[in-house]
Order: sequence, then structure tokens, then C-alpha cells
Amino acid sequence: MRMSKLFVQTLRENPADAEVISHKLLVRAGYIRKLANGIYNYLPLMWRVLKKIENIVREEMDRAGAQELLMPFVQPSELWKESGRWDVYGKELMRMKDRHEREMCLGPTHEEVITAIAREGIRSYKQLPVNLYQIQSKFRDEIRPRFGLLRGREFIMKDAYSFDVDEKGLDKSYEIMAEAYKKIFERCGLETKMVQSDSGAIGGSVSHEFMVLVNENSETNAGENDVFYCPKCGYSANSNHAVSKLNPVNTDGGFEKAEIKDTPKCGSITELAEYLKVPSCVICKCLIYVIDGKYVAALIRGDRTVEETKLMNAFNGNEIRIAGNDEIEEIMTNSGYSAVAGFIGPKGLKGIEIIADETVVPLKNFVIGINETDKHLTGANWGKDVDLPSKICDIRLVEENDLCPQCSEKLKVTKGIEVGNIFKLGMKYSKSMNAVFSDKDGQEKPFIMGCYGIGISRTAAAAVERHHDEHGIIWPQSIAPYLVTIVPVSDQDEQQMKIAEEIYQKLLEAKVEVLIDDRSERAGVKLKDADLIGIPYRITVGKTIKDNLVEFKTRSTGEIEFITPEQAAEKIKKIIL
RNA sequence: CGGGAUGUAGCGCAGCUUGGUAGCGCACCGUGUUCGGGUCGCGGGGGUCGCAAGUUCGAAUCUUGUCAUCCCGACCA
Repeated sequence: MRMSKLFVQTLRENPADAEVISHKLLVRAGYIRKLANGIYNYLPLMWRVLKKIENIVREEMDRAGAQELLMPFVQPSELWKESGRWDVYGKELMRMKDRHEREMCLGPTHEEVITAIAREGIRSYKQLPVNLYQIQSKFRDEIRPRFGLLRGREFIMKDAYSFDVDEKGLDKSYEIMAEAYKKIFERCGLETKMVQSDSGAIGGSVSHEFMVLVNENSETNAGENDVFYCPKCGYSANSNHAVSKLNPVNTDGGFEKAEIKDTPKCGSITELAEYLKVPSCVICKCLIYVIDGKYVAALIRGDRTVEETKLMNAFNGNEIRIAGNDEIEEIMTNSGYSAVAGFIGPKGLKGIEIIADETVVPLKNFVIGINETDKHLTGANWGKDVDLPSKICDIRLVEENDLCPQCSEKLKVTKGIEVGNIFKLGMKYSKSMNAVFSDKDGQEKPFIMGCYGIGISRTAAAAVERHHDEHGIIWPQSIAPYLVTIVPVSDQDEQQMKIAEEIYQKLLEAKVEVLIDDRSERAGVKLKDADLIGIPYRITVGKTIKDNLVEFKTRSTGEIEFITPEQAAEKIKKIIL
């Protein structure tokens, strides 16, 4: 391709609305352009990158025995009502009506449609297992789109769905996909970590995410997920799912008897601990949450934080938020108290479920709220002064240096970009949508399903996030829009232009994806653009052509060598083999 | 949805306090110059100042409303 004809516009300055590096660079280098909030045009260079990623995904999915198909982007509400998700998916599902007032939605994911396909097309166990996938634009009306392609509303995704006879089959399908994913990301030049995760709105039991780990010290944190991992045994999990063993701490408050003490203005754990001169780990914290419209009181040790996803899952909820002051007031009134947040305790709460984190169980002679403002009960003990709730779960956020649940090594934390995930769905959809097959014994059984996603556009952005320098993008070779760019330094110099053109033709013949910067620009402009756009190899034809030498530069290493035009062409040909 | 900020040419911004009919840099067009890291000069095109209403002889500027965008929190590939 000739740069003079290529549809690309590079910018000198970063776009004002870009926050993360991948967004800035992709806009500056002319790969994407915003059309609306969270909605982007993929310009020719970007489209080439996306197609590269898609093809890697296709090859590995096909190799894993999956079959590609394409489902509609617009879906009827009926299917979503069958699965029950029409009411629980929330505003993220883009709903609309057609001219006949029929309710439709834009596909955020395709479990419903694929299940409908399976129930019509698969009648016998003999047809199983089967894995179907598609690569397509998805639409999720995100609350807050941001970070360019990393969190758009419209994005390209590969979604695959497996159907099996039984759990054992699903385990196998799941394993095959996990292996395929590892290969896919490896081929895309991305190091990923497969971590345990919460299964969220899609439902199901077991789930893993593929995370591209990003540096904590990068200027912005494009990694939106905290990943906890064990350097020793390899345990790793998203913070919304991670569990840990606790470092031993003193859980005895040391108070000699149960006594109500004045604790003026001690509404926070820090203030309370300081005032009573006790460590925060002997205080029992009580937080009020609203889960699917119902109030829940959560007890947790004072030095720990509630992980809201875990708490929500403990109640099989879909939506969780912390209660507001007016809601707390309502609970207090109903229970005959009048305390404000910070002085709430489980004792005497009416019409509200109470759950305790495991961390509060061993507490002795501890401190706890008693629903009286500016007072706390000290020296409390379970059973004697306060009842221990019957519902005891792990609802805490893991912290760095907690102990690994598998091997007790200290856990570490890092930021990650989720580029793929795999779920064991089980019968969630096949049951609700009555998708069944006849098993060996002639009995009808629901399919055992799995689903597997890869964010194609997000993977591209993650690659930029991971591979760039102060000059621009450094594409991994496998997903670069072009492999090599030829830059004649001066378009005034006939010999330079002639040699550049010769190399270009030679590489074209060898089916190399090659650019030639034939624009009538100064050297600086062309070289800056080559770096910004991030082509892996650059052949610069300059003054040294008088000695029959060109400069061969590798973008990723910065390595430069002077070789003959023939050698340069041969070198590129070798690279593609 | 809550908290904060911003909307002026394709992009980045100034002008607004103190109303007088819009400007700079990049990009674009013409021309000359320069030619291995975003040359320099001359000339040029492009904007209903987000939108609407109001105040005023007169509004980018003041008032009200509205829409959009960005950042911080609750969602997820």
C-alpha cells in the first residue's frame, strides 16, 4: 500500500477526551475515530488489525473443533423473556420497539439465540458435543463507557457456546476452550493470566477470565480489574471472586466485661479504634446494603472490606448498593432505634436479613454498635451479648499479603485487562428455555452448556496498552496492520525513490504486507509517522544507498543494521516464513 | 443516577471577568524554500461560538432552560 493513498490521518496532539494510552495512540495514529460516546469507527488500519486478530481466533477455534456461524444483531424480546433475563439484565440491554410496537433488543451476548438454535437443531445425543461460535459486533449500553476501545458500548466480540450431554462433557469442552484461548492470546503477542472469576449476569457456576496484566506504575490504570495471585502455587483470581486464608491476628479485645461506652463522634472504624485505643480488628463492623430492593446487614471485622459481588452472590442477587442515610433511618425507625451510620449493630434489627463474614466468628470481648448514636458496646461476646447470625459466609475483599487459599503463601495483587472469559453455564438456559435432546436411554434432557467470549477490539487495545513507547504503538508482528514500511528519505533523490520502489515491488510479489511512504514529506514526518503507527519493521532508503546500503530497523527492539536492499528484502521474506 | 468540569474550524486551544459582530497553533489548498527525526516564508479556504429562549440598540461574552462530552463512584468482553 502506498502511504500517499492510504486513508489515514495522524495527529500531533492527543485527543482531549482520551485518558488511557491505547485510546490516545489509536486516535493519534489514525486507527479509530469516535462517532458517539463509546462508539467508534474502525478506520482502514484498525480494520486490518482486527481482521488479523479475528483470523487467529478463527484458526484456533476451528482447530478446537468449533464451527463458525452468524446470529442476528437484533433480537426479539420473547427469547429474553423465556430465559428470564428480560427483567434482570437491566439498562445495559439496549431495548427498542419496531414499527409494530414489538419489543426488540440489540444483542449484548447470544445465549438466548444460540439456545433457540440448539433446541431446534439438536435432537439427539449423537449430535453432541457441539461448539458454535461467531464474531460480531455487540452492544451493551454501559453506564459509563470510557478508555476508548477498552470499554466501548459497541465492540467486536467472539462468542462461542458449547453443548454437551453431561457435566463431564462440559468439563472437557471447557478445557479445550481454555487451551485454545491460551494459544490465541499467545499468538496475538499477549501474555495472559487465566484467573478464577465471578460469573456475573451471564450466570452459571465456574468461570475464568483471561487477563492481560498491566503495570501498576503506568500513567493511567487501564486495567480495571484487581487480580490476586500466588507467586508460589499459581492460584489467581479476580478480586470479585478471590478467597484467602487470613493472617493470624489478635481477635480478643481484652475488655474485662460487657459495657456500653460513650464513643462521641466515632462514626468511622478509624476514629473508634483510636478513641477506644484498640486495634480495628477487634471491632465488628455492621454495614447496611440494599440487594434487589431488600435490606441486608453485613457484619465484618473492622479491618476488612466487604466485597460487594460476593455479598450479592450470598443472596443470589442481581443488584447491590450500600444503603443511604435515609434508608438507614427507615430501618432504625422500624426497629425502634434512632442511630446514624457508624453506630449500627445487628441486635434488635427488625425486618432485615443479617449475614456475617467468617472474620467476625472468632471475635472475643469485642466492640460493636448497638444502634445508639455516640455509643458502642465493648467487651461483647457472641451468644452472651449479641447473637451470631446463622448465615456466615466469606464476603470479604482479599487484600495483598493475605495467605493463598491453596498453599498459604502471601498473595500479591496486580491490575488486569479482561480480554476473554469462559463460563460453565450448565443448564441455566437450556432449562429455562426448554432446550432438550434425547439421551441414550431415550429420555429428554436439557443441554449442558458453556459459553466463551473474547473481546476482539479490546484485545487490540490491550495490545497497544502493553506494547508501546513514547513514540507510538509497537504492534506484535502477528496483529500488525502491515509487516514492513519502506521509507525513502527524500523524494527528491531519484536513486532513493527507485530503490525503495524496487524493494516495494519485490515484497509485494512475495505477498508481504508492505507500506511504502511515497508522500512528498520531509524525512522527520515520515519517520515519526512510521513509529507512531507502529509497523514492526522499517526499511529506510537514505544517503547510504550510494554504498548500496539501506537501514533495517526493528521497531520493538530499536535494533538498526545497514544491509543491501537485496538482503533487506530477503530478511523480510524469511520473517514471514 | 449521584458528585465535579467542559462545549468556539477536522484536531489542540485563547477570547467570556469588563457585551461592540471571532482569533492562535496543527491539519488543509496555492506558491517558494528546505531535505535522515513533525523545515521556514508568503498567500488562501473553512466556524449559525452545542442548541433554544430571554435581557439589550447590539450576545461567543450576561440570565434561564436544554442537549452533548469528559473525570470520580455503582456495570462488564
